[in-house]
Amino acid sequence: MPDLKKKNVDIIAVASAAKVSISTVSRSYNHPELVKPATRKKIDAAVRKLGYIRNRAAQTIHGIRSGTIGLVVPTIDHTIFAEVIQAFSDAVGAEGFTILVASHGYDLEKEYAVLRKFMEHRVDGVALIGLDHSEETYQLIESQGIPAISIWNYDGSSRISCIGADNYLAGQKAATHLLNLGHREIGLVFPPTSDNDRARGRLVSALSVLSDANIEVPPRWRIETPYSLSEAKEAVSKLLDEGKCPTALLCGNDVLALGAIYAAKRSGLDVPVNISVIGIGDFKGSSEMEPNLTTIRLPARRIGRIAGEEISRSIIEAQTEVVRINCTIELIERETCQPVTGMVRSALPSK
Amino acid sequence: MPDLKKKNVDIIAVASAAKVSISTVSRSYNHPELVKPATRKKIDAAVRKLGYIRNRAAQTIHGIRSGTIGLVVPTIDHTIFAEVIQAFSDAVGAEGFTILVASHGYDLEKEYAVLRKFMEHRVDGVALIGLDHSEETYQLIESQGIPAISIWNYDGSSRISCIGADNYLAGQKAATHLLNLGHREIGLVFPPTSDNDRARGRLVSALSVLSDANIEVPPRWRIETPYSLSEAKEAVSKLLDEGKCPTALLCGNDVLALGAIYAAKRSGLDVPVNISVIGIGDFKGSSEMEPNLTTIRLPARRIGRIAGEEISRSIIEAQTEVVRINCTIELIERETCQPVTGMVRSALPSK
DNA sequence: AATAGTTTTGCAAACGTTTTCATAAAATTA
DNA sequence: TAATTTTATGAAAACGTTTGCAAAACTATT
Repeated sequence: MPDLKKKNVDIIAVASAAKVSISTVSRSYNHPELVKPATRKKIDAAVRKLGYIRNRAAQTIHGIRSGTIGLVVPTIDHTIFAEVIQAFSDAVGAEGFTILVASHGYDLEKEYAVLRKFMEHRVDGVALIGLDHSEETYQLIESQGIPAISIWNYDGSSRISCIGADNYLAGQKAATHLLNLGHREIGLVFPPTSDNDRARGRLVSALSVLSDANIEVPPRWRIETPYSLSEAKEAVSKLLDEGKCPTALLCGNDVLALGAIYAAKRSGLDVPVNISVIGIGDFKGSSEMEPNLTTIRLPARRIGRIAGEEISRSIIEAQTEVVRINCTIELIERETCQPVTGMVRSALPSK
Repeated sequence: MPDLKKKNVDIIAVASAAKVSISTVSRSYNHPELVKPATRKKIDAAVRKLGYIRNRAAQTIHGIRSGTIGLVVPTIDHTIFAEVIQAFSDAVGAEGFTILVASHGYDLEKEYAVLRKFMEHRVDGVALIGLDHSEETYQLIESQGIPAISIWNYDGSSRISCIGADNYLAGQKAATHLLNLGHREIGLVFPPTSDNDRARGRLVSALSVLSDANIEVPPRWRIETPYSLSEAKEAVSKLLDEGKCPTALLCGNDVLALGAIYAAKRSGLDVPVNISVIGIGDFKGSSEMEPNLTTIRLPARRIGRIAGEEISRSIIEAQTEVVRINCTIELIERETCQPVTGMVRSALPSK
C-alpha cells in the first residue's frame, strides 16, 4: 500500500528508501541493463512501497521528448472528426505518445491560440485538420521546428506534411455520378466554405463538373447550412416544400445528406424514388441507414491511423521533411440514388 | 520575424536580448505589476523578436500547476462520448486548462495504464466515465491526491466526485413507459454489462420493473450486442426474422435503438405501427431521425460542461472534497412508441 | 542635501530529473 | 597474488524556470 505521507515522493525519496543514489534509480528506469538485477529489485520495491511515479516535466526540461502530441480539430463531436481522433489516438498511443486535444470551432484565430498553448507544453508534434490555416499558424509551426501534419486533405504543394484525400476529386466524382444517372436538376447542400478547404474543394469541383455539362444550379437550389443534422434537415425541408424541386441532391458530407433524407421523408418524398441523394464521406452508419447512403468514401479511420503513424515516425526519427500521402477515394453506390428514368416525379408536393 | 537560429530560445536568451536579468523576464510574465512598464515593453519586444514561448515543463517542476487535465473515455468515436468530450473540453478550456485524452476500449486494465501515464505528465486532475474502475485505479487516484471526477453516472455513495444521471432510474422510466403503453411482449437490446455500470444499471432496473409486472422476457428476446450500429442492426434483424417477435424493443442506448429501427425497416416492419422502440440517451440526431426516437434524455452536454466546471473549480480552489451532482432525466415521447392497442401485428414475418 | 520610503531589479537557490565522468567493487588474467 | 579489465555505483553539473531576499535606483520629505 502506497505511503500516503503527503510528501511528494520523488526520485530522491526512492533512492534513500532503496539505499542507493539517485543516479542509480534514474538509470534503472532509463538504462536498466546498466544496473545489477539485485539493485533493480531493491529499487522496484522502494518504488512500489512509495507509489513513486516519474515526473515527465522534469525529464522534458532535459531536452527529452515530452511524449505528447497536440491535435487540433474544428470540433470533436462530429462523427467524422471523432473517428479521426480515435484512430489517430490509437496509432500514436501505440508508440507511447499521449495526445492533447482541443477544438477551435472553425475559428482560425482560436486555432493559433490553441497551438501556442500546445507549444508551451512542448508537444513533440502537432496535427491539424485541413490546410486552411493562418499565416501566423504556419510560421509558429515552422519556427518551433517540430513535426506537423495536416489531416484530411491531400495537396501536392502543401506547406506541411499532409495525409488525406483529394476533396476536389470527391466533389467531382459525386457530381459525375449524378450526371451519369441522368440527373440534370441538381441541388447542392454544403456547409460554409470560408476557412474550410475540405468543403470548398468539394463544392468548387462539383460546380465545375456541372457547368462543364452546361448545367446551371439556380440559387434557390444552392443551400448553405451549418454542419448540423437538424439545420440541414430544416433547410432542405424548406427547399422541398416550396416551388420546384431538383431530382437529386448533392451533399457536402454524409451528415448533411442524412439531414436531406430526413427532410425528404418528412415531406412525404421517397428516397430514391422521388429524389436521389448523394453524400461525401461514408461516415460510420452511412452503410447501415435505411435506405443505405450512396456516397464517396473518404477513409477516415485509415487517414487518422496513418497520420498518427506518420507523425510518430517523424518524431522518433527526428526527420522533419514534408511527406504527402494521398488516400484513394471511391464512389460507393448504395440505395439513395437512382437513374432519373426510373423516378416517380408525381409525388412532388403541390402545395 | 522570429529568429530561426535553431538555438532554443529560452528565458535567458530573452533576458540578454532585452538587457535585463532572467528574474525580471520571469516576473514580467508572472507578476507584471512588479515590473516597470518601460522594462516590460523592452521584454515584450525581445520576446517577439526571438519568438520565445514559455516552457510549462520547467514551470511545472516548481510545483506550479501543469495546466492539464486528463480525460479517459471508453471510446472517442461514439456520439455520446464525443459530445461529452466536447463540452468538457470547452468548459475546462475556458479556465485555461488543456486536456489529455485517451480511450481504453472498455478495458479497465488499460484504463489504469492510461491514468498512470497521465500522472507522469502531472495532470492537475482527471476525469473518467462511470464508476466502474479497478481498485488499483481508485488507489492511484487517491494516492496522488489530485481532484478526480466521474462523468455520466450519479451514485450517492461514489468514492470520487461524480456528475451524471441515475442510470437505474433511466432503465426504470423506459420500462415503465412501455408498460404504460400496454406492452407485455418486450425485447431487450443491451451492450455487454460487465465493466459498464451505465448499461448494467439500466438493464437491471428495466428487468426489475418488468418482473414486478409479472412479465418475463424469454432469452431469445434478450439481445446482447456490442455498442455498434451495425451489430445491433444485425442482431435485431435475426430476432425479427425468426419466430415470434415482441411488440416493443427497449434499447440500452440510442445507437442500439437506431440499429433496431433500421433492422425493423429492413424486415419490412413499420415503427411504431408494427413494433415500438425506445432508446436511452437522446443523442444528437435522435430528435431528427425519421421517425423521431422516443427515448430517455440524459443531458450529455450539460453533464460534460458541469464536469469540466466542477473539476476546474476544485483544482483552482485546491479543495478535494467529494461532490456529487445528479442531473435529472426525462422521458421524451416522440414517434417510435405507440400503444399496443393501435398496433398492426399482421405485418409480422411469417417465414 | 541628507534621510527615509518605495519601487524596481538582480543574485542565487530550488524544483526533479538525466547524464558525464570518476571511482569502487568484482571478475578475469598472468 | 598482483595486475588488468569489466561492471556497478555515486557525485555533481545541467536543463529552464520561479521566487525569497537583498541591493540599487528612484521619489518624496525634511
